[in-house]
Amino acid sequence: MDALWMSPLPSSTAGEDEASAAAELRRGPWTSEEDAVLSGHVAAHGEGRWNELAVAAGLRRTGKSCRLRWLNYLRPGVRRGGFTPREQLLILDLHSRWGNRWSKIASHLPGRTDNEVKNYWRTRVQKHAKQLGCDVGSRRFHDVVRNLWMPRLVERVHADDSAAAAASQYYSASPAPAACQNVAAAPATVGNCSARAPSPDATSCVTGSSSSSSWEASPPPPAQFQTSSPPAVAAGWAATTDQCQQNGCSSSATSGGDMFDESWSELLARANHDGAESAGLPDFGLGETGDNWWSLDDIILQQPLY
DNA sequence: AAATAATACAACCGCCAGCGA
DNA sequence: ATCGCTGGCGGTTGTATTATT
Repeated sequence: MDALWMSPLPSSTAGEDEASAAAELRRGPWTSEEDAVLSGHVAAHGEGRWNELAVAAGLRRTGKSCRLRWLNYLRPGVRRGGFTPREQLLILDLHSRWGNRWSKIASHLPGRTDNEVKNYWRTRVQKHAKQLGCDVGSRRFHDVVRNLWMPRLVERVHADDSAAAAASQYYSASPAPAACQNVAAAPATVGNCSARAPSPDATSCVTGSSSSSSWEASPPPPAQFQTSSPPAVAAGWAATTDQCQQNGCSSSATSGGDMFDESWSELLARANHDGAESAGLPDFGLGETGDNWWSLDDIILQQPLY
């Protein structure tokens, strides 16, 4: 697989030490052996000084590459797999506030990296914009997100909370499914996997050898994403669910990680047929970009997020 | 079953800011 | 003051995987 990418570049002739050293740098996917070396070295000596670390560990990688590999993949607690509806909601909301500040957004998603958030935005969100034939920064897309996508996510989160409540009662009397047992030690405040009913997300809650250390190191999620919704929030979600149904959203949750397996054109057609104005859908038109077009504050909570 | 397209994700690159010599 | 090093960040690319024809 890595024959092309991983093989060292052709070595230089004698007397070209610097060029030779540079030529021996490896690029491309990391091997499990390299991962083990890097993890072991970080465990023994700590993070930082990545250039020195790369040399000391005997890795033919740049310090930058080592740092990236550690932060995005090897670091204990890094979570992989599809984003939960909660996380998707949070990304949409925070992006509306901060734009492409991926690192800042990721800091509010425990275990997620800026790279993952960025990839999510580019693959999922921009895909939907493309389906709509508009730009992610356009007013049209912002309106769709605000009036269709986010309410649907809220609906899904609400459903998951209900399922979690039922599951927690069930699992209190029976062993947790294997997929979630490895995160049993994670604080219950993180609502993505713990105490949830089995779901596709459950299999990808936490990877890596350690599942607890960075949960503790990560910043806590916003209060409304920690445990079951407080009554006021739940009421807001219920109201939003009604709005969502008016908009024509299906009440059935999609099976995958993405909320919109259904085509945008169908959703829009249904929403507009049902009465776009009454449902809060504006007359769509391509508009200019702007900041903070939508927000969970407006759509759900009527109170500050943070 | 094979070919092709679409998607997801890992990794690299360039730029910039902070910091110490 | 400035120079070099380091780390952080956002953008982009390349590849593996999955879905579709």
